[in-house]
Amino acid sequence: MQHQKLATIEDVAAIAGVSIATVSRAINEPTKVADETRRRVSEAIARTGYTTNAMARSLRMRRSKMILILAPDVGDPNFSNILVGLETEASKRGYGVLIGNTQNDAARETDYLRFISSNQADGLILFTGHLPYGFGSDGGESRLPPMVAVNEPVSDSDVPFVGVDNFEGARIAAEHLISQGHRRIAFIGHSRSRAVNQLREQGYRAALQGAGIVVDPRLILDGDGTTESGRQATEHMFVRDVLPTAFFCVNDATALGVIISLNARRYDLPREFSVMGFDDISFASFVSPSLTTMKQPRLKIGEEAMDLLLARLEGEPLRRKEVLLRAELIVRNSVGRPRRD
Amino acid sequence: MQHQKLATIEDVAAIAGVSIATVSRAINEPTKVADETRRRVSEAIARTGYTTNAMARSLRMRRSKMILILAPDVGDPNFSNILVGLETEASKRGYGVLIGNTQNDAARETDYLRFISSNQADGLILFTGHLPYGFGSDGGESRLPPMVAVNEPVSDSDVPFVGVDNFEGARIAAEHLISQGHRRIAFIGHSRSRAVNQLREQGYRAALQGAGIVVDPRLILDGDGTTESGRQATEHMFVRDVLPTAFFCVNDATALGVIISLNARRYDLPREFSVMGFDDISFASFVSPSLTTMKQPRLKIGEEAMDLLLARLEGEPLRRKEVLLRAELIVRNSVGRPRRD
DNA sequence: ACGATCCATGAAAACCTTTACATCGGTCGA
DNA sequence: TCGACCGATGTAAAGGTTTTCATGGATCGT
Repeated sequence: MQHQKLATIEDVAAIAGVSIATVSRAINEPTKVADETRRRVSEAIARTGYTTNAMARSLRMRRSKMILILAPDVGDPNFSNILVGLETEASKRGYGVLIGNTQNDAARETDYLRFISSNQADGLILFTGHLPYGFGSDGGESRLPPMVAVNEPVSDSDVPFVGVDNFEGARIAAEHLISQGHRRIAFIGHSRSRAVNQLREQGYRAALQGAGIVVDPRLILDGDGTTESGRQATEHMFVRDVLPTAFFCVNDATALGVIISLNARRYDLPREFSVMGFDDISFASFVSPSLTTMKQPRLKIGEEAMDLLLARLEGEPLRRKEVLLRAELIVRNSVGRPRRD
Repeated sequence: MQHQKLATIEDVAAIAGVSIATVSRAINEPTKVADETRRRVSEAIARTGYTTNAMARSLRMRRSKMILILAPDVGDPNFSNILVGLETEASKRGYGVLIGNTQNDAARETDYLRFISSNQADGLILFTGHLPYGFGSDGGESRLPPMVAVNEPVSDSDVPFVGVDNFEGARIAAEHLISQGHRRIAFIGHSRSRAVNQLREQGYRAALQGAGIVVDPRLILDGDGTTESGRQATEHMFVRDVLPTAFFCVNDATALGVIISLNARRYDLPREFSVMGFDDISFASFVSPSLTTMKQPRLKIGEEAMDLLLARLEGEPLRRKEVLLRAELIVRNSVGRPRRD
């Protein structure tokens, strides 16, 4: 009962009174077939409800028109919005999108490559920040398909990356704080290892320097980008009693930690302290006070990444190795003018 | 340069010194081939790095081992968590997962069916709440593949549904409020058309009835489940000056509206009013006060739905037409004991 | 010792396209 | 008028599997 046998190209050919080759051409290269013939074929297709069998086509053409998306956590809120962009662009160009949730598990990552090596996918979008395990190193033979990284660049490789311009975004954010009158601005989220954190810190420094403010190293605090790290950094600050008027956080999760900490200490935000985030994740508008932050153009990132990948797949030479999109300042209620003291 | 020609089953056969039929059997039905032969084949496979070409296999087998997921909005936070479950279970059973973002656009929906009619997907998961446009009604011939609905049942159809037990969950939620001492409990989100709202309202009514509380119709307010509707209902309540001690909201989005409205009126929550949500969407823990709510077992819903679908695909008769999973009470800070007045 | 049975394997068909090459009638140019 | 070319179409191969059916040798029971 599964499928009542579907119409094939032969059925269409028989009805239209032509050969299967002509049917194929009528579909794929309409100019190469006479008007009258094309008409008859169209009619036959309509009558049979024919759809070309994608498997047969892929087998013959050696391309599946499918893109595999490898992500460590599909549940990540950051993921879904980029996914919409990826999917939209792919669909627009006749490609399908396959999801691979790796959970940072090497075995699962390797497993997903079966889609590549079995010709089920033509290209790869990487959210993982590294080349898939089990390729290159492992088999050795199986070559990697065209790839584009998103969310996190792939270190030590020439995989093109599409993402937000962290340096510029951070600079804009910090400039916004400065424009509100802040001069003692903390940076929460210093990191030796995370490239994203470093870029954002550089943007912060550039903004301060541009305004003639000298950076106070006691206002630069470590953080790994988690909510907990934001909380800890804030507590640390109060213990040392070197206080800023504004907190520039490496991301929204960190900012949340800062806000929680400040709220717990019964400070009135943003009157007593300003907090600025980065990312504009979904809860940013729900915290109290709602978070002023830099919005990542996630939809656009997805579209751009897919566009880049498909262009490569269709033979265009690689345009750019890195596409950086501008983050947008979203003004909400967590930033105000510093009070005079 | 695309793919340096991959090893085929023939290459393996040649190296192992057997026919391709034997190689195929060695892979798919190992018991049917002699130990020694199997060993030789395995070795040849290892040496060539052979992977079976999924396209050829699908073509021959007439099944792709792919599941298409049709969702109106892939960016919806509700979506991604269910997706993880779907994906996990599918992957465990050797299936792949294809994403179709329809944006409630009939044309896109129809478009995605090409994956079905071209044999690129064997089954369908529906987030949309209705049968895909352009099938059944339209072509007439093309039959629908096995399907399972999730998130929203498909009305007027026999598509099996996997979801949360709304009635039972709402009853538990309302009972929690009652156990805290509330007796004047409002229900925000009455709806003539939405099945989910109705079930939750019934659960609410059942709990009140069970506790011998008579439902005050003035405390039942309309709402379509949006944040704005929650805000409006609350304002409406204050205008009419018939006040509850607790608000039971049809979902978290509505609860957020209620909280915003109460916060704006400078009430101290949960001392003066309690608010209960339903769903446990991601921001629920970030609002202030953090929201006490019923958690949908989203991961489990995804797994269960995929399991049901794959079972059908593999020929098992349909087990159940509806699978309802229990929601879990998550106690946070938006519910307290009513103050005495 | 011989027919029946069984097990391991091989040959070939089928799955449905796309496309290189061949064919055929007609048109154009000289 | 004839050869060259052209445009429309058909023939057949190729793409890589799975699976039915056939084959041949070994084993078993009597």
